[in-house]
Amino acid sequence: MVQQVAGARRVPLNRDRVLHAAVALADRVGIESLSMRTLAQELGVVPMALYKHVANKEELLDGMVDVIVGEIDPPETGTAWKCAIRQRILSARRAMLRHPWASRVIESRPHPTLVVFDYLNSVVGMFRAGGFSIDLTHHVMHALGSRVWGFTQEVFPGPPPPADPQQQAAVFEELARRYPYIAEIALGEAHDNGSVVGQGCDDQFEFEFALDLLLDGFERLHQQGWTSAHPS
Amino acid sequence: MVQQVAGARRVPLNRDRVLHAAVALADRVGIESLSMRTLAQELGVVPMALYKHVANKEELLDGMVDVIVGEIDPPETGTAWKCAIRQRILSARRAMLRHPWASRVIESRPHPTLVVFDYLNSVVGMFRAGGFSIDLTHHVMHALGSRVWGFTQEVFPGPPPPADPQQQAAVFEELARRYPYIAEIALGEAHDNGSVVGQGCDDQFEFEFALDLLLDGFERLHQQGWTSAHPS
DNA sequence: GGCAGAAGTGTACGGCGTACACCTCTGCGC
DNA sequence: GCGCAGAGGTGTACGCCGTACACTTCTGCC
Repeated sequence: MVQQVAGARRVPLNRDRVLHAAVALADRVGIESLSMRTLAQELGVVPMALYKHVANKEELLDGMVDVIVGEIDPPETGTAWKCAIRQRILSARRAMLRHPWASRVIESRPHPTLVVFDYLNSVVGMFRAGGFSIDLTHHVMHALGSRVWGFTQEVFPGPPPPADPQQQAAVFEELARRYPYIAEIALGEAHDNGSVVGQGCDDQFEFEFALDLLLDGFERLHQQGWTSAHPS
Repeated sequence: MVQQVAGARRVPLNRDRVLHAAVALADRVGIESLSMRTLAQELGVVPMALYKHVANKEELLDGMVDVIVGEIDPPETGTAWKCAIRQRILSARRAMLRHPWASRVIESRPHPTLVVFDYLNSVVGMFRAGGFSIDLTHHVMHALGSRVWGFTQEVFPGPPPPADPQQQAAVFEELARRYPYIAEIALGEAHDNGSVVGQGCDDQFEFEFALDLLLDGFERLHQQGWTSAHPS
């Protein structure tokens, strides 16, 4: 598909084109269908050609993460720390929503890249600029965990909803009997959106709920002059 | 190795033995070296024999998760919700520490098993028994996220520490120059433990710090009679 | 015009999950 | 004791994967 018509010179590959093609392909067919072979085909090239631009698949994945991290807005300056960090993380979240596979890939990387370090470093810097101690900043970054990237692993990944409505009702009854507490929650949802089995939490709300809970907690500790030497 | 001496009848495989052998093998050689082939070899059996007991590798992984979830202590009764949940989650954490691969496998499962549902249901029940509204319980479970399982994804997975101390110093200088804020934190650590590059956060402390921050936040919202209709 | 190095190719290997046809062993009804 | 069904275990084979290695081809420079 990249193959030029006869006579025209093919534009040569480079690392950047490989990375962006990989991101686009993952967006289109899912990360599990992204292989060196499918990516090569996408680029109109033989699989081994890719290895002239990335060392191996691991490095390809690292590079894809870098592309996505590059989509996160830079920090707003002149804004209060809490708001600035909130905005930044919500920007990261938008990037993750654009590339649903990205969170899984980020989780899977054994070592951070320089670009990843840059992002983390700048988030740390935002807390420090807000007057947080080194000590508190450290623990607060850990508490944020993967939420700095704008995602949370879902605890209710949800069972596959059967298409057949009658079967769906049966599943729901089984659920209600075995898992009354989970059913309660699912029902609470249903109350709002009319669906029988929840299947529709408002992910954005959940994310912001937890994020704000954490940020509020951080603020409280900061105001109290918390240090790890004198916990709580 | 399971092969009996000649004459003695081989004890037949069953799903449970397959699952426990898989857990033990993953503990020993790491999850990335666990394949249907290596597991079969471990059991003294041909790879295809496993398929008589698990439908496929996905189901094997699900079953392994079930084994680990089975190691989590049952809820203490007659204890205040906060303490009971804290204990339960720390018990889950101990299970994860015994099987370092388990968190990655849990994250990777696309659908919860019945055993997983049982655990989640009982944790939800502990909040409800503590007087939490359905609404608040719902959001609080999301906020907990993967922490119900006793783990957090590390945000600082740490660069590969070069063995050579001189090289290590060079890496550290580079780190300090490019990532001053991260270096600060690493240095703060170093102050305590004498190592040049931190590399040693107290994971248990970080986990409990974040967990308690969340539980305290939950408690506050509960006491305030928080509902999603009237946020904050 | 010739040449070095970069870019792209072709072939091949070992590993993976697993479909499918087969054998073998075990317990049960007669 | 005999025969048979079905469960448990086997062997072969397929198509995918990442990628090593040796090669051709193309490009820009002297």
